Amino acid sequence: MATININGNIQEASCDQELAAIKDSLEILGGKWKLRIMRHLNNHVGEKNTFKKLQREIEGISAKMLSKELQDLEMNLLVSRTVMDTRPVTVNYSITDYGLSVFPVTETLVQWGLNHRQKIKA
Amino acid sequence: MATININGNIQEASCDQELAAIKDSLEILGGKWKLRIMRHLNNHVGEKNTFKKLQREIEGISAKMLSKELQDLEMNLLVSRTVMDTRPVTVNYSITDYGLSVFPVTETLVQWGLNHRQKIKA
DNA sequence: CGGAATCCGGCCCGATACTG
DNA sequence: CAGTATCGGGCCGGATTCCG
Repeated sequence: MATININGNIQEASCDQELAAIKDSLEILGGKWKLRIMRHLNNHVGEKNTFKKLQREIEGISAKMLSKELQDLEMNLLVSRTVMDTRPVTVNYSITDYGLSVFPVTETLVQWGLNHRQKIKA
Repeated sequence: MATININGNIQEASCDQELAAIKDSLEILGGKWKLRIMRHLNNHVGEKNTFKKLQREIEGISAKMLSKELQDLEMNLLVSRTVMDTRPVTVNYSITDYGLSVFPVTETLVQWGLNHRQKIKA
């Protein structure tokens, strides 16, 4: 099916798959808060990152957004959620090993973004 | 100014710059059409990529969005615009050398996205 | 042909109030 | 403490129409 090469049809076909993959990536990297949360968790690994602590330390985030974004990240296996049986209950969030895999990707975004800012202002 | 290291303040400070750089990158990679346009232009380099040809070949895009996105890309030096003095006038778009620099970045997004899809469905 | 102008719906996100 | 419910604004993007 991918053998017809007459007019560059192969590139167009694979292009769709690649665009879908990019979309998947951007859905996680693209929001306003997901990367902030991931980076914060990574900078505070080893601490008890409770919901309230995160809300205090991640400047400007509302409880609603923090809750929603943490659920998204957990569904994507990037963040783990642990209910501690304290009184009253606290919940501890931490980045997963798999979650660390986003940082090489974000690093390329950082480098390109920095370079682009130079390019544009020149 | 970045020497105060008591509570991890350095990471937080540089974090802001990096998040700004990421935001810059995502503003270009993030929209619905910019990457499709860039990739299409790259797959059809050497052809006369007129506005109408792009609108025909980039499936689903409206004139309004194509116009707007091309302007954005041109302002960011990623795409060049050439008015041909035909009658009636046609305009030719092509990707710039600098524009090619986005593809290494998108490639990391493709790889992570493909891997993530595997990870999630497992 | 290559746009610009306008209207409009959906969704992301913030503010506020409430629950177990 | 750890969320959920509700309301609403803003912006992205689609459909349509008009201009040089």
